[in-house]
Amino acid sequence: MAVAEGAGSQVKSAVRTVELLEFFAGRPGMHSLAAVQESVGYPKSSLYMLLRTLVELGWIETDATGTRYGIGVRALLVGTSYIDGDEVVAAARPTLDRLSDDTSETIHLARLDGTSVVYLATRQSQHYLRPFTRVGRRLPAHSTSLGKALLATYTDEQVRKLLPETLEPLTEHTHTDREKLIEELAQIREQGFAVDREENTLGLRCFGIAVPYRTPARDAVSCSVPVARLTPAHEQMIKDALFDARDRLLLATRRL
Amino acid sequence: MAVAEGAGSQVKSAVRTVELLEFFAGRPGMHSLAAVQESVGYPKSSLYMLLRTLVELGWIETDATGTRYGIGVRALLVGTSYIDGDEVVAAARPTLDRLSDDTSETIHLARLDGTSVVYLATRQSQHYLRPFTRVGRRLPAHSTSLGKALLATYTDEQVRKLLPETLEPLTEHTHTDREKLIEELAQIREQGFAVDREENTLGLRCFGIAVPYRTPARDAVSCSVPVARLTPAHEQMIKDALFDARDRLLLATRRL
DNA sequence: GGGCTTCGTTCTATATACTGAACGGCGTCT
DNA sequence: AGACGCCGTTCAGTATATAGAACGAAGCCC
Repeated sequence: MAVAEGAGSQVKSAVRTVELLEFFAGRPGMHSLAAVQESVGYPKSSLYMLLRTLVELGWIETDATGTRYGIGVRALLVGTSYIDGDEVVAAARPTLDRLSDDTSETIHLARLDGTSVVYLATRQSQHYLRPFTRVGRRLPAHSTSLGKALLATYTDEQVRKLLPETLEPLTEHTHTDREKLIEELAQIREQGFAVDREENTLGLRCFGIAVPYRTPARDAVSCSVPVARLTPAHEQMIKDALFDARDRLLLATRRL
Repeated sequence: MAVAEGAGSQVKSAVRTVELLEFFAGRPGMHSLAAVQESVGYPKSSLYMLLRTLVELGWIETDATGTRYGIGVRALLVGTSYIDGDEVVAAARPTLDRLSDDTSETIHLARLDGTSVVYLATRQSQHYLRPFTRVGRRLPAHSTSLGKALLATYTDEQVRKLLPETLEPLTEHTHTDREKLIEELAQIREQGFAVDREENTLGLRCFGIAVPYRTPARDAVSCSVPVARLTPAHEQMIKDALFDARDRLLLATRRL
């Protein structure tokens, strides 16, 4: 899960601390010491001390017996603060509201982190049929319109370095070949936006556009529509609204 | 900020790691090494290694120069996973939706953590005039209806152990005397719900009720209303809806 | 019911992370 | 321009966290 960078001397306990937190985040629910040990591979005794420390600090919680561990409340505050402190998210707020009003569909603002995109802000569609989303959620870049729009601002060579040759499929429509994806990126650069045709979630088509306030781009906005509700006219309207939103966001972030 | 529990040997780097994360969470924006050092008090060189490690892992980010630090994207995922994995939050979803529909006001589900309450879920009022809220936000227990409803499920003696003698005022209406608060808690036990009369935010009155699926209670729901919109009839309707929501939540969480 | 496995916890030598001082680069003040 | 002060970075001795094994307590099988 976590990419261990091949860098020089790191503080071992710090690495383990965040790896542990990421482990618990990735597997909600309570886990025994042995189960955690199995997954992370640290010696039992070392793990034991670490867990005890984190429990005392409230970052990990135990059940009543004290032998099963899960993520703690303290972790919650830190995560959300990333959003609070981000100038781009703050500057994007009115644009996202506007985009949500214009399209009446679910809107996402996301950031590329490694090979994933992370949702930074969402505007939920008020329709009964709507995609499930949550700020902080991570999705593979190669299967989302957001990710593809962002990858298209990288050179082909950079993309080859970033992504593995074969990509993990999420639905039957996911493109799993990196070179095929790179061909698609060229097309995305031409038309200015990316489309996800049920590559990430069956029944959902997404339109994504990068916000190039820096190069390569870091953030993108998207609009997700259930295919059941999509008409050519609606699609055109969404694309227009996205281009408009992109321009507004560029303006709002030009000083960042 | 972080309450250093007086327990036995802890893993120093782990403690510092989460303390650092909490520092960055508490002060959004970028900070120089010296500024961080000033705040947390660790030796410069120790801090330097820790920061470098966390930057490599993506939990802390640097600006272009590499000398100013801020919270990183990686922290975001872990925080939100606490919500995702929580059975109470999951079970409460339909009840919160219903409460939001019934009252048309802002709804909160929160959990007591030390002397603070932490928002676990919110339903925003669709009115133009609405309180600012965010999941993960922490507020003092003594100044909120949520916190007071929860504290009322503790004994007076437990409350005395938990809270300091004088409480920090947030507005001119905040009760700052612990013994006065304890008197109010007795009244809350009688009537079954708590009220915050602009003690936390000027112009905002909140009604809170504990969900006693365990004793003492851990979670509470509240409804926040701008005083400008509050009439006796509206207030009665809100209280009824809260009692109803409490009963539903008890039912939904009886197996947890 | 006894022995066996499994799991959490404690113990102690050893590897290693921490610290305080020294270094070097940069901006600034006179 | 020169010197000072500030800040990030490196270095080496020492305090300390780590890891493997031993311990103790449940639960399980026969």
